[in-house]
Amino acid sequence: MDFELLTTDPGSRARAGKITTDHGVIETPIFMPVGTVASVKGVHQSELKEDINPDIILGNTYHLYLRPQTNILKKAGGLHKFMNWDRNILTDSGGYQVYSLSARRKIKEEGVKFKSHIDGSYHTFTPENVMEIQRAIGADIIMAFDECTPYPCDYNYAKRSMHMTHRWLDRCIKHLEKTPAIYDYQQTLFPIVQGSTYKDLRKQSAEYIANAGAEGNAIGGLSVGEPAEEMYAMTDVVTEILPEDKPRYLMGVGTPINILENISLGIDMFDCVMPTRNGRNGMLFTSHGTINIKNKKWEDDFSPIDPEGVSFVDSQYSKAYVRHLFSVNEMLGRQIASIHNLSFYLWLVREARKHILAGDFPAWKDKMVRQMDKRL
RNA sequence: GGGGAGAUACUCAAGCGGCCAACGAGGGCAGACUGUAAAUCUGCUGACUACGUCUUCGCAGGUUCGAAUCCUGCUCUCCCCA
Repeated sequence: MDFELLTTDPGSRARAGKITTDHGVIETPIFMPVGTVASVKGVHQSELKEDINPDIILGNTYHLYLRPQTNILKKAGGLHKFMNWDRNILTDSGGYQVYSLSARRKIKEEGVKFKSHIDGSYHTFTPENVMEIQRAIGADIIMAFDECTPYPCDYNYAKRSMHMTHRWLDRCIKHLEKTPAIYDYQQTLFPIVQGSTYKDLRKQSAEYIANAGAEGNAIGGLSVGEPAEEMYAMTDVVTEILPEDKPRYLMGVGTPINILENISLGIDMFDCVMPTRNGRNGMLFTSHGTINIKNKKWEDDFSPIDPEGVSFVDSQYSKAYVRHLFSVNEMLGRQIASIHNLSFYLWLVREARKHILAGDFPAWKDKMVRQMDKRL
C-alpha cells in the first residue's frame, strides 16, 4: 500500500491524499460504504459502482466468519471474487462486535469468546485467528483486533482495555508476519487507537500506535454515544500524534457534519452504517438537512430529494413518490433511500476534497455545516 | 316463508354487571438509529377549557347504587333450509 499526501489545507488540518493498493486508488478523504456481510444492504453492484462509485467498501470479520464462513470465502477465491467487487475492501476485525454484542461475549487476555447470535454456538476470537480469518477474507486493508469500549467508560477500565488492545496489536503484527497472504495481492494492517474519552489515554494510545509503524492508522472507540464535542476533542488529540504521512481512519463516523468536522481535524477515512441503516428506516440526508421521508408533510411534495441533485435517484424520483413507497412498504423505497444517502455521502467527501485541493476548505465546511444542521 | 348467528373506536377483533375510554393486531402520526443481531426499535392514536372533565360499544327504552356486558322492542348484516 502506498499513501501520497497531496495537500494539507492551510486554514485547518484537512488533507487530500491518494492511497494506492493492488485493487486501485483511493482518493482521500473518503467515505467507505459498509457491507458487513458481503453486501452493501439494498444496493446492487451496478448502482454501487456506477452511481455511488466508492473506491473502497467495508466487510466484517465476525459476521463473515459466521456466514458464509471462512472456508466458503476461501473456495470463492476471497471476498472480492465472492461478491464480484474488484475495487478495495477493508474488513473490520470484530472489535466493534466486542462492543455491540457485549451481552453475548466474555473478554479475556487471550481473546473474546462470543456466543453466536445465529445459533448460540461459541466462537473465540483472538488476535491470531482474526488475522488468519482476514487473510482468508482477503481484504486489502485489515484491522487489528481491539476492544471498542462503550460510552461512558470508567477511566480505569478504559486504561486497562487500552493496554490490552495494545498487547493484542503486538500479537496481530507478530502473527500476521507468520501468516502469508492467500491471494495474489498485498494486505495492509491498520492498528487502532483506543482510550475512550480521556485525553491522556488517547495520547498514550496514539503514541503506541504510531510507534507500531503501520502503513495506516485508525481511531476506534468513538461514535458510541458520546457528545460530538468529545469525539472531536479526541480526534484532535490523536491526529496531532499520528504520523502525517500515513492515512488516518476514524472508525464508525458518522453524520455528514461529523465527517466534515473530522476532515478538518486531519482524518482521511470514514465509514458508517448511517446512510444505509437510517436510509432503510426513512431518513434521507441532503445538502440542506435531513428528511424523515415517512412524514406526512412530503405526501404531495413532488420535488427531488436533494435540491442539488447529487445522485441519479434525485432526478428520477420525487419525495412524494419515495414517501409513498415507504408507506406501502415497497423495498424499492428503502433501496432508493440507501442509494441516495450513499451518493450524498460520497458527493460530500469528494466536494470536501475539491475544496481542500482548491485551498478554500474551511469556509466551505462552515457553510455546509450550517446548511446541513437542520431537520427538514 | 322457517331456523340460526351477529352488530364494540379508522379496520379486524377481545371483553359478557363495577378493576373499561375499553386487551390484542393492523392502519395512522411522530421519534430513535454513528467500525450493522436493525426492511429494526420506541412512543402516541375518542374529545376536550387536558395530574381533571365530558361523550362512546347498532337504535330506543328498561332493570340496577352501577351496564359494552342483563331485559324488552326496533333496525341492519350474515349463514342454513324451503
